[in-house]
Amino acid sequence: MNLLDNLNAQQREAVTAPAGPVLVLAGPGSGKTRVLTHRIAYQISQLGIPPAAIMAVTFTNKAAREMGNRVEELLTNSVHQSNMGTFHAFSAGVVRREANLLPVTREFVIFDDADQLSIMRKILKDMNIDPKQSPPRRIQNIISAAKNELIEAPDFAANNYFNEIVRRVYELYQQKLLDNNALDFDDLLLYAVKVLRENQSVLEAYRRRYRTILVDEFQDTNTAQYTLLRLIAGENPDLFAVGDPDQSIYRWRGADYRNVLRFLEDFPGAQTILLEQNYRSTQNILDLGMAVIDKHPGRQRKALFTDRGAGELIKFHEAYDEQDEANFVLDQIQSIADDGGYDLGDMAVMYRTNAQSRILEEAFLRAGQPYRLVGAQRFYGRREVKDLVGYLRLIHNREDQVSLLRVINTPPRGIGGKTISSFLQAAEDAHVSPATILDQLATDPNAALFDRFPRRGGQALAEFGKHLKQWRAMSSEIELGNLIDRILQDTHYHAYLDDGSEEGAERWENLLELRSLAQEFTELGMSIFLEHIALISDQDTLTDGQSAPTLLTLHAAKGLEFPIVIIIGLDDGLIPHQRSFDEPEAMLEERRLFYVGITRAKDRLVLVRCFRRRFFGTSSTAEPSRYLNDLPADLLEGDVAGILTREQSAYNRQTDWNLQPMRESVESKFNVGMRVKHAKFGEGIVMDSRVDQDDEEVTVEFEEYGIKILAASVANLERNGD
DNA sequence: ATCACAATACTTTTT
DNA sequence: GTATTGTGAT
Repeated sequence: MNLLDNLNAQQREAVTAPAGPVLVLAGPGSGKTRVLTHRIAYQISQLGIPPAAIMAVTFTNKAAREMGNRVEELLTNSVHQSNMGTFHAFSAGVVRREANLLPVTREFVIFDDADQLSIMRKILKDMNIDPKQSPPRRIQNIISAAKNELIEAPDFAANNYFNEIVRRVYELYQQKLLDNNALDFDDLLLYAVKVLRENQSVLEAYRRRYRTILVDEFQDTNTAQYTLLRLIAGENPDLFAVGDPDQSIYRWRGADYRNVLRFLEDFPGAQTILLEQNYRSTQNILDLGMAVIDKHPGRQRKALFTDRGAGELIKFHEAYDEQDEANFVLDQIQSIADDGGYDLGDMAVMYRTNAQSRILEEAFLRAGQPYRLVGAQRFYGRREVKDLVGYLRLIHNREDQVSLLRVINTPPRGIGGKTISSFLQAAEDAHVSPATILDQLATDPNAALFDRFPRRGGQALAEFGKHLKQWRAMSSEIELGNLIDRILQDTHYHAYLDDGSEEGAERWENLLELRSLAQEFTELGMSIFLEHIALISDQDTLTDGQSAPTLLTLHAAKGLEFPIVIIIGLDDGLIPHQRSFDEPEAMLEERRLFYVGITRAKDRLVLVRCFRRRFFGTSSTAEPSRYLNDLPADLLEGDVAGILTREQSAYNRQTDWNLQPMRESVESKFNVGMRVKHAKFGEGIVMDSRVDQDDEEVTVEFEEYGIKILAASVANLERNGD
């Protein structure tokens, strides 16, 4: 069988295009990834290029794996997947191989979001910067953006007071990372570029090695990634990039769809191939998508077409609130499965923010409906998992202070705040790293150092240091899984978790799962294992198996397709998100994001919004998404009349309160004037009380503490009988 | 030093 | 609703 058989003429042209830069611009569902994987397979089989000569990079681990799998399917002989990966994974490899040219050792660890934030907070504290005025998150984002533009601390333009602060924090932050022998995500790219730029011989080695380069999701590359490509590609590259500017949704991460234009400028001889035929969606879905994206100014209009026929109308539904929304989703899933003959695994529910998944999950759980959840700290963000990974990281890289502080007293071993601060002070005074102090305490029971600590604290530190030493010695001798067993045993971690609750048992299960994952890395070693954990996105924690609907964010949906797609939360403030309101470029991205969501659907699309929505903890009426106004009415069915403004909502037009779904409402327990008693605030008088959804909010004037607003479910408030 | 409870502060999207 | 911090009791 010819591997080009299932491509059309246009796609075939792209795949067999002669060596030289090629840019494939294609609409959704035009088989971009398919073209890309065929191109890889074609290069390998027809041109006799060894897999190692191909560098194929994309955005997510999942896409990378899929790319590898598909190529493997196409070719009978299996392909080394080491050549397929994400930019970050590729860069991590470069940094590790060339560590001797960089200010880290090969044992460096990758700091995740939480790690970064924790050192950022510490720096702000040390510098006496008010975290209220300069939020650590915001500074971190600015530094991240700078790194993605390849701007290092000394070159950071301090053009105003705030940026001057950022510049100083940036410097310290970078120093701190290196002190920890650590890099953040952005550093992986930055340092890979640095080492290639500054070392001609290294660069040439990579250029010789990777003669063919392929990029997926090209519209989402940032400056660092594009620079990396250009460096390795050289002057006259066999470079093949695939992308769609309409689907650029990572601008906030430094991605710049203008790299598409830069590509054409940098490589004037490049061929551009446009793919407009869509093989995924029905014409109705495509038309709806185009109605949304055509309102996007300054883009090249694409006339997407399909020969799949019009298909079903797009269903729109207005739910009362998010509970009702979740129930509607369940309903739809059930009825489409029953009537439409679809498999539950064919369906996806998409939303703008991860927080929206919770309500869905609860509803699914209640209904006994299994689901697959993509994204959001599902596994690796768990406390117990982070603890164990912290131990491993610390064993692997003794300078990792973030991990050290995380595990030094977890489980509690008598090393409290006081002991820790004198411990860190001791390290600072002696101008050595905390790891060295710990070593000294562990080795020499009579060290003068002990005088600096409370007796018990010093002993506990020494104990901990001894364990660490042992584990380190073992780590090169025994298998990763056994090392984990040993750590868990020595720390009595099971006992620490086991509080008899279901949650404790669940946490222990998670650790066992991590252990079995570690087992798979026995051959590859701890270094690769830790890198894998850092770079993996939770996309990969998606537990396959039985067919169940998938829940995921619109961002996570990129590159995927499902026969049935339900997009929820079509309210202003969510889609588009409130945080984008005052930034025109960000608003455009929201529109593209909605477009991406729409075009994931093959057969049927359902759009849902809520009349009421709980935004922080309080519920209020929501305005329908402004994008709903762009949808042609003749493509829609359902509660179409309610989509214009909140005044037109069915829940408003009818003053029939029975429309509100039945719910368990709490009885008001407190009345105005009632005397009450609070555990802390003492006695007081109820000034006001109102029942909001499932809780009662009581305003009390206390005799000594003044007026407080309390939630009856949380506060320990009692009626004072007399 | 540790725990339990309660008040507070914070929520976009991800490698 | 959830994560983090703060406080008082043991």
